[in-house]
Amino acid sequence: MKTTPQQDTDAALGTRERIVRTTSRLMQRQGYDGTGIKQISREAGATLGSVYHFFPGGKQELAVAAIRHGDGEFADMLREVLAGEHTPEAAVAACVRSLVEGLRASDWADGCPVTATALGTAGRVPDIQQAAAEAFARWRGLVFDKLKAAGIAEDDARELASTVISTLEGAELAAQVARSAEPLEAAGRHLARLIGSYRPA
Amino acid sequence: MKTTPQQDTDAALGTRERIVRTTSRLMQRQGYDGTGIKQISREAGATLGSVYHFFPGGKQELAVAAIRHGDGEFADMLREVLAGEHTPEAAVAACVRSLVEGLRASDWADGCPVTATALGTAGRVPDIQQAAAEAFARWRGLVFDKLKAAGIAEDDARELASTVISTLEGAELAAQVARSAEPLEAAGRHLARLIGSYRPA
DNA sequence: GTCTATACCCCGATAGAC
DNA sequence: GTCTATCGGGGTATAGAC
Repeated sequence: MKTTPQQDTDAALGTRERIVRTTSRLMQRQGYDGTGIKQISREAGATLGSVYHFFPGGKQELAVAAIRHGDGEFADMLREVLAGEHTPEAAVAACVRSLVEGLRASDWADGCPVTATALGTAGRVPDIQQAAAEAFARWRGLVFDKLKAAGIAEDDARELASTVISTLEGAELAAQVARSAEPLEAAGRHLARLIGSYRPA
Repeated sequence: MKTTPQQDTDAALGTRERIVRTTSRLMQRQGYDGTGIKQISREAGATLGSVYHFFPGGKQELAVAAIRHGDGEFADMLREVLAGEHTPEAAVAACVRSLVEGLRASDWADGCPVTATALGTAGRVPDIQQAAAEAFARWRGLVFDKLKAAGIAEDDARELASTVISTLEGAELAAQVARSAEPLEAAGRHLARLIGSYRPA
C-alpha cells in the first residue's frame, strides 16, 4: 500500500531514479516554470535535502536529467514500433496508435516528454535546449535508419525523417489542444502517403 | 525616446491593447507560468492597478486575451500569404519563409504565439485550452478554403488542412529547438509534395 | 544519504487613496 | 483609470544536525 502519490512502479527504485521520473512526468504536463522542486520532492517521496544531494545544480540540472529520461523513453518506444513493422509506413501508423493511446490514458495531458520543458525555456537555459536538441536528433536518426533500410535514398531519407518527427510532434500537440485523436490520425495517414511516394518501385 | 522597454509601435496604443500585446509577446517566449503579472505591467508601461482594472479575472483572463491576440495575428499572416500565391503549394512555401523570418529575427525565441501558453496549462485551465483550440481551428479553416479552391475534394482538403497546420507547428518547434531553419524548410517541401499528390489533374 | 528549518525573494491578488 | 502599499503564500536554494 502506498502512502505517497508516486507512480506504481517507482516503489522499488532508487531515490535518484524516482526523482528523475517524477520530474519528467511533472514537467511533461506543467512545463519547467510550472513545476516546483517542492512538488517534485513531495511526489517522489524524497526530501528536499535528497533532491539537492543528487542534483546540486538545482532545477536546471533536474530538467536536463528529466529531458534525457524522456528522450530515452520515447526512443525505446520508437525502436520497438520500428522493429515490429516491416515497412516504414506501417511503423508510422503504429507510432501514431501508441501516441494516441498515451494521450487517451492521461486524458490528453501527457504529450511529448520534451516539448513542454524545452518550449518554456527556449533561449533562457542553454543546457536544457541542448538536451532537447539531442533528443530530437536521436529520434530523427532512428526514423532515418528505417527509411534507409526500406531503400529510400540517403538525402531523401534524412529530410523525410526530419518531417516525420516534426509532424508527429505538431500533431500530438494539436491532439492535446483539441482533445481529439483526429489530428494525429490524419498526420499518420499523410506521412505514410508521403513516405510511399519516395519508395523505390 | 522611450523610457520603458515596450515595443516600438506600442506608444500610441491604449493601455488595454498595450497590456494584451505585451502579455502575448511574453507568454509566447516564456509560457504561462514563466510570465509574471508584474513583469507584464512593467514592460507594458502600465501599473498593476491598471492591469487588474482591465482584467479582473487576473492571469487567466490575460492569457486568454493574449492567445486571442496571437490567433488574430497569425490568421492575418496566413490570409496574406494564402491570398498572395496562386497555388496552395506556393502558399505553404511562402508561409514557411515567413515563419523562418520571424524565428531568425528573434534569434529563434518567438515561435507560435499560442503553443507555449497552451502547452503549459493543458488540462489545468479550460478557458485557455478552449481559446487555443479555437485558434487552431481557425487556421485550419483558412488552409481548408485555399485547398478547396484549388479543386481538392472536401474530405481530403479537411484532413490535409489539419496536417498542414500540425506539421508547420511541429516544424517550427523543431526549428526553435535546433536553432536552424532546416526542419521548417524540409516540412515546407514535403507539404507541397503532399498537397500536389491530391490535386486534380 | 536523509532530514528539518529557514533565509530570501517574488508570486498573484487586493484595498483604497487620488 | 491610475497609482502605491501590502497581504499571504509559495518559489529556489542553503545550512547543518543526524
